Amino acid sequence: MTESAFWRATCMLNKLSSMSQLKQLQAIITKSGLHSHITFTTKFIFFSALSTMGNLSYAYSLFQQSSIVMNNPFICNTMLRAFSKSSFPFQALYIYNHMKNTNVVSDSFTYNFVLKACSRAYKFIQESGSCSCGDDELRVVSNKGAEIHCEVIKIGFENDHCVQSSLLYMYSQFGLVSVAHHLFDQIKDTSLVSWNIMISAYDRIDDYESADYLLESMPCKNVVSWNTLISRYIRLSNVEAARRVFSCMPERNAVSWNSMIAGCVSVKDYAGALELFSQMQNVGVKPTEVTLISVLGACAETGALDIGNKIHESLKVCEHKIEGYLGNALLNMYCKCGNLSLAWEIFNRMRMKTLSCWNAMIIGLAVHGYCEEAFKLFSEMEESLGSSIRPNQVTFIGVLVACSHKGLVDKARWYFDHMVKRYQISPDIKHYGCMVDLLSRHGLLEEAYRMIKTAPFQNSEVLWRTLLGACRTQANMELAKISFQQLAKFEQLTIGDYVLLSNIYAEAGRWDEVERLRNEMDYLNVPKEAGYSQIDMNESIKLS
DNA sequence: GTAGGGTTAG
Repeated sequence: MTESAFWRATCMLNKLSSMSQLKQLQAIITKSGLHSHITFTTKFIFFSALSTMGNLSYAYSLFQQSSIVMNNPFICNTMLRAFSKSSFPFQALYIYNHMKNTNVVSDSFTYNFVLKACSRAYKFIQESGSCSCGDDELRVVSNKGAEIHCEVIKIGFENDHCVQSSLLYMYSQFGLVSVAHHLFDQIKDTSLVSWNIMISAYDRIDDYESADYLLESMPCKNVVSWNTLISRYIRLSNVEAARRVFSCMPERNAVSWNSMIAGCVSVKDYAGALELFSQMQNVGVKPTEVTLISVLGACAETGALDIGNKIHESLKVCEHKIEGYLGNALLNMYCKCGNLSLAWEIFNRMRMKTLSCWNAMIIGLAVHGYCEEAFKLFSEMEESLGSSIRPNQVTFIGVLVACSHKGLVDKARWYFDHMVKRYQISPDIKHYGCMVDLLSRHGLLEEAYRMIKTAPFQNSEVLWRTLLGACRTQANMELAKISFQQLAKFEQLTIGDYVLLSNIYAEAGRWDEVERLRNEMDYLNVPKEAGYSQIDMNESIKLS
């Protein structure tokens, strides 16, 4: 090891600006025998884990290379920090356990990151929902959080401002807002951050009175306080009120824009979202990952492949990492816009895949008729159970849609059964929808009928409507009549329902019934739905 | 010899 080689490498290290450079530098220092120098490893891991050009799974593989690396407190904190804000917060908890088990020294940073990981893990379990094991998982995470809180007090970090904020945030994510408030009251000199956390905590449990009280009492407001207010209105689908706050607030940052864009997407105002996106760039606010995720969502829903492609290109140019939410948004956009080969490319390049990635790809393949590929991917997913990925209700929609596409009745029955027996997932209306559609289109009207009758839902009109549609193609007047009567029990019958039944009668030559239905329609004044379509023109969406 | 943190948006 020569000193000049060391300095040359250090100099290159400070100018590091892409993963390819990082790998080149790695090769150089390996040759010169400097590879065991912890300074280099630290920088490599830091860059890979946290840079926008990084690669988290690569960072993790570097982390695992030796016990010297794994027992370095700064490196552990770096991995903890990266996982805590990734789509894999559970990995952060593993790192924390590893630190405890091997006596790696923890500091206030460690607690800050691991508390954040608990908050995120809790949120992820909540959002994945609907599985019966979810409650146990939530309990495990909240116990872990409380345990770490005890540790914080024991070691004496409870007066650290950032740790305090992370604790407030964690308890408010757990839904324990009163616990958070109790801690807040005990803080001697509260920071603006802690006020903002409490306000959004009350907002999230819809206690606007308490939120507004805090908002009024706080010593001064900042852009985050205003953003919290924007997101309240967005959550209430009141985009106009959000817009008013947005235009009056003294200062706007990327989050303010992101909230407005996401708000438009959530009320399906995709053109509005794209308009805000271009305004944001015009006033010189740099889009963040979150901006792109929302905009890609708008592209996916409207088929604006051009804009989606442009975003992908710009990410490639600045070598931005494609993983997590962003990777999934791109994947989803390509699937929805029908470019399956680019979707595959994104999917295969993502080293650490979330459940949403698998689901988006399986559904993408299924709806575009690549059914064998969808089944194959599902099997791969089941075989990768060691990676803690397990199919959920959305995954089964994918395989059922694939069965439906190819008319594979037996296979669909098998998946339906498999979902309940192996994964304890109770089928929802969409799974029944797939089954009823498939069965009835294959002439198994009686079986479809029995299925709807035993379905545990109140709102099964969409199922009856599917059956009614199939009764027309199968010319089954008896079941058509039953379906129509069932439909009439729900809200107002649509024009489509009348047309279907009337066509069934017409085809059977029952003109008297056709006449009766027409009169009934006029008498009840059944609303007609205007048809519309969307086209992508000069990067904006037109309705026609 | 030396890095790094909490809130709002998905």
